[in-house]
Amino acid sequence: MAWELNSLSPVYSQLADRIRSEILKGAYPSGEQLPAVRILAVEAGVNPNTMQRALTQLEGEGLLFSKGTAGRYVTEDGERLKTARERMKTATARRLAKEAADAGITLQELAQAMESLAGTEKQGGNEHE
Amino acid sequence: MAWELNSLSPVYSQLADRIRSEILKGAYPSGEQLPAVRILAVEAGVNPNTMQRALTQLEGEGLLFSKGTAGRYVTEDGERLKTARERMKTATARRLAKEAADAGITLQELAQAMESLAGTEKQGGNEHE
Amino acid sequence: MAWELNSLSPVYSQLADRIRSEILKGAYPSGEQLPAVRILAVEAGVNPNTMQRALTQLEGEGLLFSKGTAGRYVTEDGERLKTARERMKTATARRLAKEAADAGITLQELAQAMESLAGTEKQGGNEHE
Amino acid sequence: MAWELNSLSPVYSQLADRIRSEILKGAYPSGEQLPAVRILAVEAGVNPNTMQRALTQLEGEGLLFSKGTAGRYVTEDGERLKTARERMKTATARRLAKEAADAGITLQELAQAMESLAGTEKQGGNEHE
DNA sequence: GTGGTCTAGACCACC
DNA sequence: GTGGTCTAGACCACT
Repeated sequence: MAWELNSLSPVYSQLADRIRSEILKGAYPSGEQLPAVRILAVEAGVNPNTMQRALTQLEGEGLLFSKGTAGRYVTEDGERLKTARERMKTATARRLAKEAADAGITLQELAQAMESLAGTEKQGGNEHE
Repeated sequence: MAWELNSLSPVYSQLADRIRSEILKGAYPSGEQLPAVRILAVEAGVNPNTMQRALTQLEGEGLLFSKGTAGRYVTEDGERLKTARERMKTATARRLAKEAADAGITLQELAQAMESLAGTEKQGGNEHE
Repeated sequence: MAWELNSLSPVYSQLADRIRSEILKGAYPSGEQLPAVRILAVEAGVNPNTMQRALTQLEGEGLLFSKGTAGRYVTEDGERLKTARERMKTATARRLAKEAADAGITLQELAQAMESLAGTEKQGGNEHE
Repeated sequence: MAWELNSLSPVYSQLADRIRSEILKGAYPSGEQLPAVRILAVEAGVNPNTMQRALTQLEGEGLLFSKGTAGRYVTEDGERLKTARERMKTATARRLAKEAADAGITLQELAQAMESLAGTEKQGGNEHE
């Protein structure tokens, strides 16, 4: 519920982005089996076909592989995961840099914000990695 | 077009955020009259009441004021605009810093991204306008 | 437009109260002719019959008298006006005293408020008397 | 019953005034849960949205707070209640002082009225409760 | 069943 | 035509 019409990219692509991000954050550890398509579909509130397409894309990227009827698994190819992580990181970095520039935020101000954030975080939950 | 369910905050609030941002970016210069509520509403694809609520909030923040039946105007209080701008900048900086931290992006990587962006921008288009 | 359902007393009575108050405040000086019933009725947004009843009541109180078809006039009996004014004053005083008591306002506080009000009023318009 | 068009201020504002007054009079003790919006709305004979707006305003004033879906409660901040009470008292005092001035009532006459009222009240009912 | 949000449509007062 | 208010009715999330 909330996928309809983000309007910038097709829903299946948004789903793929989201799941890719979760995989790379380690939500589904390497070698782990993913929930069934139908489960993921109802969780996301989309049509199973749409979810299927998202997963197919991630398979194409080599992040997932399918064991026939035995379910879908996260790749065990550490190298692949690593490069995917890096690619996502640089993409995110580019986006953030752009947003900062748009808002007239300098690197110094960002540095300050990250520092003060680090102070707040002290021992807060670090849910990824 | 594109408001439906970003799901994190109510629509009127998202509208307020967007318009606030536009005002602070100077899209509606100080003292300028805003389009009528209903116009803004159809542009945003929402009910006039919802847009009204967003504008009312901005009025409460002192960014807009209503000349009774003669339209709504951007405040001429330069000081107010300035502090609002600063507040928005720090809020955005905080958000970006958090996103960066979540994605495991270091300040160095951000710096790099901003630099390469600056290079690209030389004669690039300014798509927020 | 605002008479409907004040719910405590009938509309004609509210009208009479209002007009009586205006007369005693001098809005219609002694001997002056009142606007026609129909005019007053449309001004007040009520049925002419209702307005008629209100005026009849004021006639009964001796504040107005009717010159047949030649219109309605404020009484010229100064004594009558004076006593009516006094009666209204004491009634209002009673009501205010009650409101003050209900709100837990002491006489001292009222005195203070009246003083500060007097300070504000300096040379403001004194529309009655 | 009896809200329609007192004509001076919007209904939601009149509602807020009335409920604020009741809260400050102790009709809803500190920490007490208020009746549901819809209940209050039907009691007042207005649309739930209008009542909602009135309550939202009181929330903004800090007199009420909402426990999400678990109902609305009177603030437990005694200090806040106290200052709100004082503010209302002075506002009422100002209004009464103005009414008295408009009617040409002197402080002495008010004092007299309050005394005679006190005499009457000895064993009179306390109708606000 | 509660608070909150949103829509659709209406009416008013002001120029 | 503009801002402002109000109604009627719906939907959602939370519990």
